[in-house]
Amino acid sequence: MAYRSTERVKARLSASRERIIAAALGIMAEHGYAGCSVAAVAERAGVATGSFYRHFPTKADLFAEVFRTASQREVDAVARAAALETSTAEQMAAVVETFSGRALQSPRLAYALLAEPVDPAVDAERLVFRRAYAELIAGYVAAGVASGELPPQDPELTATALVGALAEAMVGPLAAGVAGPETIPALITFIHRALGVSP
Amino acid sequence: MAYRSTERVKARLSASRERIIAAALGIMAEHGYAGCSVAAVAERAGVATGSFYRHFPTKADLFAEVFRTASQREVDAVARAAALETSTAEQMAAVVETFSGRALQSPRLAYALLAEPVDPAVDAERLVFRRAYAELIAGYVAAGVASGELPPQDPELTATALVGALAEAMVGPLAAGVAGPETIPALITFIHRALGVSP
DNA sequence: CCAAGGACTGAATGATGGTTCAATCCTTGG
DNA sequence: CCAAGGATTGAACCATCATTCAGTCCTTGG
Repeated sequence: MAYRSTERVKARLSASRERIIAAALGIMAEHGYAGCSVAAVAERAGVATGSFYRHFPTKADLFAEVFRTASQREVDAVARAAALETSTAEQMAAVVETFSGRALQSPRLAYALLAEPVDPAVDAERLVFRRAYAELIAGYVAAGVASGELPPQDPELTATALVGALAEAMVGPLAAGVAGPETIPALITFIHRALGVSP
Repeated sequence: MAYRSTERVKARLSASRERIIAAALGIMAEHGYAGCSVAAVAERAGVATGSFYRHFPTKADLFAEVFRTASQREVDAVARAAALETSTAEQMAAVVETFSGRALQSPRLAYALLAEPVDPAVDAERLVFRRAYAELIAGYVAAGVASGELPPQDPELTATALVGALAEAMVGPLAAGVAGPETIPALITFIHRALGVSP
């Protein structure tokens, strides 16, 4: 026995893996999923295309992970912003502002995560993303109903519908590159009304 | 000059074209967009794959037309149902019931039209579909605002958000194959609240 | 320094499926 | 019935990438 991969090598492998993920995210943010060929990702990560397969069994596996990571980051940011508020109305306003603000900050990435045509296998990960948002929102809605701030309703259905509303309302502005200044306040008003927040 | 295509031939060509569109729609309804290779569509239409290209310059052109046609049929059905009602609240209830009812009747087709991964060129047609719904709804919302049945709001934004909410709320049930019996009434309640219909 | 064996390379492979085209069949006006 | 020329065929073509692999480079323990 003359060679046995050691810590140093393992660290380098792990660094390559991270670079590949970062490269995929970078290309997505610049050119969308469409620009993410394995060759392009590998080149940007500084590895040969063949080496890519030392780290991920298939391209779909990489992008499942990329979507999961990026989505989690978004959901976490939204959750963190909402957690600073106390009333359901304020929490939901924070959700909308954070979600929309971040999406408009990285429109190409947001479009890829939300709506760009992707592999069916990667698309499945998108459902997870949307469900994560829905569950976050459902928690706030349920709390609002329990406290009496909101009228009785099915928090799951409300949350799902609101996620759809948010995503749909952002697709237009994301394609255009900008949102009118009144879009986000109007969206907050809409969502408050949809929740039954008393005016 | 010895051959000049005549009415009879033109009619046959046009019939082939229609059969191709119908075949594409049929395969979409049975196996989704994923099952729609040019070869499969041509075979079902009873023409050779090569003949397909006498009728459409590319596959994307066919499906743009298929999506446009199918979408228009859906929008028309929804518009017809809503036109029978008088108040905005009833009109919107008709929209939700018709939209959801038809989607659940042909879940595979509805999924393909709404959410299945497709060519980017075909995906663009989907935006048209959603915008058509949004415009239909925006008309009703604007009328409701004008008559005072609804509080002041931007009909376009409300309509866009509602289309997103409707679509998102249907994707789960479409994947599952059925919707719980309370889903549609709950969705109507949600949408009434979102519009500001007074209870 | 050495031999073992894992890591790395990138050109070749292969699968998919849209698109083309040379050959053939039909239709038409004469 | 004929010649002209459009319609039809479906097998071949081709472009695109994801994936593989034989050869090479590096790292390791001795």
